[in-house]
Amino acid sequence: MRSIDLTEIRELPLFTDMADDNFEQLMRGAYLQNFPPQVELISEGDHSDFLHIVVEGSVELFASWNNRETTMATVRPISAFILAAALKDAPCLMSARTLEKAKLILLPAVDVRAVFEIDNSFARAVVTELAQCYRGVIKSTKNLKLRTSIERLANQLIKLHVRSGGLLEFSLNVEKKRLASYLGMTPENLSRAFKTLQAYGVIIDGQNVKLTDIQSLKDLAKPTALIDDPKS
Amino acid sequence: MRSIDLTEIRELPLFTDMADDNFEQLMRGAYLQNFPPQVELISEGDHSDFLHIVVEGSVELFASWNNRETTMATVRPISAFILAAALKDAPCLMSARTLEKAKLILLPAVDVRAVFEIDNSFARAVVTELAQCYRGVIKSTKNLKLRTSIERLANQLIKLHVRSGGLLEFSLNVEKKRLASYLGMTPENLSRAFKTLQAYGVIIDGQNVKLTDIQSLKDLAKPTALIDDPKS
DNA sequence: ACTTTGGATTGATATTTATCAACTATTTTA
DNA sequence: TAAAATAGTTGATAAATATCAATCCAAAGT
Repeated sequence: MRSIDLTEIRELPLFTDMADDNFEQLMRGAYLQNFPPQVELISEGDHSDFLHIVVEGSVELFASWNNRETTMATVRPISAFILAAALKDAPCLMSARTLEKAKLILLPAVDVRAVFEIDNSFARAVVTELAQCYRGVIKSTKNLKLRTSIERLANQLIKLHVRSGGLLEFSLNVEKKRLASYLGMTPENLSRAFKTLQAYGVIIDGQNVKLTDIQSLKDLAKPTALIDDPKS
Repeated sequence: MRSIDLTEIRELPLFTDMADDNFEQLMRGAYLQNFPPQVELISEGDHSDFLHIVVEGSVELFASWNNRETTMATVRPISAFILAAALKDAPCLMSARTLEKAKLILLPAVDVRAVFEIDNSFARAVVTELAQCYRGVIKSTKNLKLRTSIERLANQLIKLHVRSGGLLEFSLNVEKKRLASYLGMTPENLSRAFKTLQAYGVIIDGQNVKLTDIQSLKDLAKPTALIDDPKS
């Protein structure tokens, strides 16, 4: 599907090093699609036929069991998701839904696998991407197992602060109930955790956060690169 | 280091498809080492100089933060660990210690990276391995976030039952305190969880487990391929 | 502008899980 | 083999977290 601005996609780490004609082949079968909010793009257990790339908007990855549901991640532009399942042609372990109006590129998984077989640079880029994802989930497991919910929240705020470029005021950028689920707690618990963090200089107004005493928040949160650094 | 029996290693999925001379090159720099129990092989944060392969015995991967510690996985023969860190030359996110007397092959990470660059089959095998690891951790996160500790224990017992080939009597094969930590609970809590499971036909004697009512245990555990199947 | 809907907060309570301490059983070691 | 160390269990209690219900608030739709 022509008419997509592919330059941004081309510059994704996953695709930068691959041969031009392989990139062409991959994009020939691509769909650009607009979705309204709250559309379930993938259901857990599906064999997804596409590698998904979020171009605009945001997508929630979540998982369910026994009528319980938990947010696993929020995917924002520009990044791919369900790479592992698409490559291995395995059932997706997570569901995906749009959180807001979103624009996605869908790359047929068969094409991705075909190019993966012939393009060695792409294969190596996939390793880098998967290694990053793997390490990300390991960090997240450590976060869950080693920290209380208040500590997780404190570290999440510091992470957002760093991501904002060091601003003392920034937005959560997600609904609180999703943040709660992501952090492994209930909305009620999150609400109380925010109250507890007032004593550490955290001021909440809707999704807006102000940090008035970073040092005391850090003393509580004890962030470490081995859990909280998205790179590394 | 010659004198290692390399046939088993050669048959690891990671190495089966790679060119003979590349495998040779990789093994030329390999060390075969014996370790006593309770030796810390890797400390979290280290830049490991070796890809580790467990040939005999078992190794615990664990992580620490703020004086707390949690078991992340137990590695048994024959499998590799810290592949992601070795490939990316990144700091290890987990520590590793021998649980019992163990025999390991240490492959210099520089060699692994060098062969990764030139051997395309190896690069693709690494993708398969990392995808498997990634999906494993995702399942583990779902397990942690969606289930109570009793449900996790029940599913763990069913997993061991399946792994044993369907036997109704099998061994935990780990100390209970490590199982507890792996499942994200305290030893006291595990002890009580076992007691609770008596009502579901679970009989514990030391590390020996007997299941007398699989059906009721399954009704409680509700195992699903998307969390509990090690393949898939 | 009003109503509806769903998110967020708060209080009361229940459940789950952790902690602490005492004790028992098992292993290890001298 | 005895002593010491460590693992495991049990009971009592505390802390963390979830649930339920009521209410408040804000966004979305009519």
